[in-house]
Amino acid sequence: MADVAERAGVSVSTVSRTLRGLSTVSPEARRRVEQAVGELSFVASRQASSLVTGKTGAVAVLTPHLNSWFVGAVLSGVGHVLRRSGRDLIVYSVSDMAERSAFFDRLPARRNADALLVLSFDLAEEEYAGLDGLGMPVVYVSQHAPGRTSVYVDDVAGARRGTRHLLNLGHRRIAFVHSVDRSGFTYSSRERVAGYRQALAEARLPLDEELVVSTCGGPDGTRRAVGRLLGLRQPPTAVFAEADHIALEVLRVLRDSRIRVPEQVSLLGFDDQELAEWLDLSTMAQPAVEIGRTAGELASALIDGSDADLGQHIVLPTHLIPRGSTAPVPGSASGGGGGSGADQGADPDPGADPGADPAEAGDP
Amino acid sequence: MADVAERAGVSVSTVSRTLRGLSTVSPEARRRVEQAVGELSFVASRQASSLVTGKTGAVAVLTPHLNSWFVGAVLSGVGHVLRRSGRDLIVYSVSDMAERSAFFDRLPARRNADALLVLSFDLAEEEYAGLDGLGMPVVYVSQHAPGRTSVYVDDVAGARRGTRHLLNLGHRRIAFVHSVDRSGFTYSSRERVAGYRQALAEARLPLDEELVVSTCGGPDGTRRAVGRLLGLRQPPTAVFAEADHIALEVLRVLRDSRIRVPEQVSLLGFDDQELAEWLDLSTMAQPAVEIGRTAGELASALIDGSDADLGQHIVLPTHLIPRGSTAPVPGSASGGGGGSGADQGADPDPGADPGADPAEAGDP
DNA sequence: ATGAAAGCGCTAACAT
DNA sequence: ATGTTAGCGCTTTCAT
Repeated sequence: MADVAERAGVSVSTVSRTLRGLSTVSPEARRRVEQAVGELSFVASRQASSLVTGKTGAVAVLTPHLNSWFVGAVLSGVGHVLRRSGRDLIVYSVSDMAERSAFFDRLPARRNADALLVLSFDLAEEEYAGLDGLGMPVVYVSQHAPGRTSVYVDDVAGARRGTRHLLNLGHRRIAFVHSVDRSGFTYSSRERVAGYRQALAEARLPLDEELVVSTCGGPDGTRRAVGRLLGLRQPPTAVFAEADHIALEVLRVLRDSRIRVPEQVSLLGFDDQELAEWLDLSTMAQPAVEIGRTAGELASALIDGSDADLGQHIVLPTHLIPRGSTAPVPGSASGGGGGSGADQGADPDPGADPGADPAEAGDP
Repeated sequence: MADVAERAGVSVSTVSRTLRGLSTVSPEARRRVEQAVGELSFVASRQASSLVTGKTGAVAVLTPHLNSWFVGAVLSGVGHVLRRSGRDLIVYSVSDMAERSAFFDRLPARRNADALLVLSFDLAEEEYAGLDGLGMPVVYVSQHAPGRTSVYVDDVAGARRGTRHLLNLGHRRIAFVHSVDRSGFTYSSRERVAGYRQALAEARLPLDEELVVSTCGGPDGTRRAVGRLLGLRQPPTAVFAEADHIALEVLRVLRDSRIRVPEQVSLLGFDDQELAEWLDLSTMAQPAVEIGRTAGELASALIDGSDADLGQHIVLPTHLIPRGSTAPVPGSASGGGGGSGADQGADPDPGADPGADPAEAGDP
């Protein structure tokens, strides 16, 4: 920077002011500084300015892993926002318990970022406490953090909406398959089951506990879960899976059992990852990229000390994407044994108003 | 840091030395410093030390996007390695051209990393030049960068191995479905087709150009591609897809056409993402996490100025994962019309030696 | 509007 | 083995 100053024939202060766009620089000085900067292709060192301003120009994200559709999408959103505000994205992924406690012991983000985004973490009380004392804005993403800034989707409403979609197609025996938690995603699971129950209650349908089954994830677990459903005296005509990847497993088991989807059983997922489109799976879409974007914007606002209040919760909506895996219940008025098996089950409902739900049906 | 020094009753130098693990600290002093650090939960500021050491303690990754299986897996590997060496992971994802040129314009600004990993990028000559002049080690991941440090898998060998797997199962009409590029992944595509051709040539099988089809990705594109194959006077008995997600699309089309996999047509993918296991898809596994790990280690070595030579190319192997989607050709000696349709096509070949390939067959 | 000087928190000589 | 001191490259008073 001294070089630039010398070349431009001004002081470093003036160079600094010019570079930061302060107005108190004469046009002439500014011109000369800019020229010198260009000639030397000079760029100010972030570390040096952080040292005095206390801002690092980076936002950190803490995530339990990096290789899931959801995390990737959220990071996309975050990254996009940060790039626009000129901040760097630094990622801490802690997969096992050792790495996790190492992170919370040292909280390395402390001095190296201006804000922290915590992604899908089931935190212990003391971990919350550690983050509270971090001295920088923390935004909790895809999780409810009581009294702390959070961004997440309305899982209850989403599951309710999805269940209503199936109800509107005439289904009365609707199963729900959820996964037992392994890695902190448990919260959504609970919420989604709750939404499912609410929808049934609203439809004045008795809740049959046998229709709610859990899988531990692997193909075998799901095979057992679905087996349990198919073994019921009154098996379900529709299955609502907690997540798309579980829906996929359910789909495989159904196919192996020679049960056609959606002709015999409708299948609904939750997430809308690429998978769902590839499989023509109806699903409740979760706006993962937008979650990331929102969280990133919130973090930026908090860093800039704007009026964004800490502790606010931003709840994003899900929306139904009807595809070919859901269709009217077999033997219903509208749909018989459809043609090639694809592109059935259109659902015209915009899904805005939870109360006034128009009748839904397969395409005529 | 001064606080820590005072509390421990030593000088800042001693604290600094302790924190950096230098040996010239007495056990007693070290103990007191560590206690003080713990009590104050002190973390050294990276910016301050960078300012004097010139090392930022971070590695940057440049990626075209964040939401693919492959990128997630690679980042996992990179992250894991970096964590162990105490470095931060900075992610720059540049999805569109505007962001891309912005990144390369401001390159010098990226003085806040000690090394750069470039992931799956098809770079222009001037972009290479920019990176060359960056003044920090650059590792190219999942791409061949002539004369520059690169880490990638042997796509040719992988595709050859996969094709041989199908040949060994008795298939003679083997189709290859590749995707037309949209986002820089074109290189692998070309290599994989080449491997496929080599294997056919080695088996002294004539190459039927009609068996090599391309899809632009969407379900429709794939439908057309597969339709073309099925319409041949002599349709293929096996399909090798360039990637798992394409294999999935092919699978859907085949199912829609009431063609059973693997009984009527064998299907082989490439990647081994989660999808493949879920679908019981045979595939050529690409060690994505290990690619990341290797690249991360290489970057670390380069930063530490070790003897790792710049410009070296590390080529990682792929390996065959036979699952239920590949089986002996219909009407062959060994396999008739297997049971439930799952878990067929075991392939005992370790796949080490390209020359001496033992006969392969479905399970007896 | 501009410059001089005093740090920001750390590390790297150089003492001791 | 430990303390002292002089910067690293910038921003920020405080003068002018």
